[in-house]
Amino acid sequence: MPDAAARGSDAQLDRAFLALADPVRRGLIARLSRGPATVNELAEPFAITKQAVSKHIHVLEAAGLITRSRDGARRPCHLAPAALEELTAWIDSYRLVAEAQFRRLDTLLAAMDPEPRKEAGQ
Amino acid sequence: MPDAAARGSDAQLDRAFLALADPVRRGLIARLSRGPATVNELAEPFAITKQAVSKHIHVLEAAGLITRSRDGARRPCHLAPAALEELTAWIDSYRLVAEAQFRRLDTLLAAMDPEPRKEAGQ
DNA sequence: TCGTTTATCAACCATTTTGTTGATTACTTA
DNA sequence: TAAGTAATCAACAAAATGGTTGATAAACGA
Repeated sequence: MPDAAARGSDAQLDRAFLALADPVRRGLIARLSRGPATVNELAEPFAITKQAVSKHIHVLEAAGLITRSRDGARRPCHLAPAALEELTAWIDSYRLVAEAQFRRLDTLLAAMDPEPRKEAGQ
Repeated sequence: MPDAAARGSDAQLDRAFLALADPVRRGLIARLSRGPATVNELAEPFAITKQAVSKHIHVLEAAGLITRSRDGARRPCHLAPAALEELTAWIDSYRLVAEAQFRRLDTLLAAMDPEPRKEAGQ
């Protein structure tokens, strides 16, 4: 039997996917992909308070998607591409298996019956 | 200026990433990557009621990550690899930009100062 | 030191999410 | 038709999420 991580019971994956499930946080990711930025800089485009943005940043940091550094009174945020790569690796590990399944099924059906069967699903 | 989707304000992305931010739903995805299954089959490994699993399946379906079909009284679930591919595409679009930034910065710093600078962040 | 900038902490509220139990619908089979 | 199986609907409770306002801490600059 696969271990907990292989079955998907990883709290860090919970945090990372949850962090991406919000348009504000995805906007922060998009901005940070072009370089580091402070909370005030990140908050500027959004119609919410700086405190709310600060909370979003903590969600991203707890998920490991960003890191903070110190520059005087400023605490710039930096994207952590390695964490993003882990997410695509998780998704792709199942996507590729499923696509291989579909290819095998297509091949089998074509060999058994050249007539396309109608499936009740949409 | 990029449009709403490019900035990440896409409700479908919200649903898809939120759908993956739960260990039960990731377990369902993992199982479905090996082939279709019914609600009862999917519910068996989990210590929650069948109704709760049914709700999780609706979350995955609303996110476009799975589809349903009809087979008599059974309604099997099928993974939708194309939707998973869209998620990896979104993540990679920003990851790759950030990694290119880092490579440019590394090159610049190496050219300016061979001595590695200490950054206050972790 | 004093004022300003940067950012967080704390308390609170509305909404959403996740689970339960019990009833109901849809389909199959005897 | 009647019984059994597959799955959902409905109502409810507990917990988490996302936002606000107001107060506070930490570092800089004159």
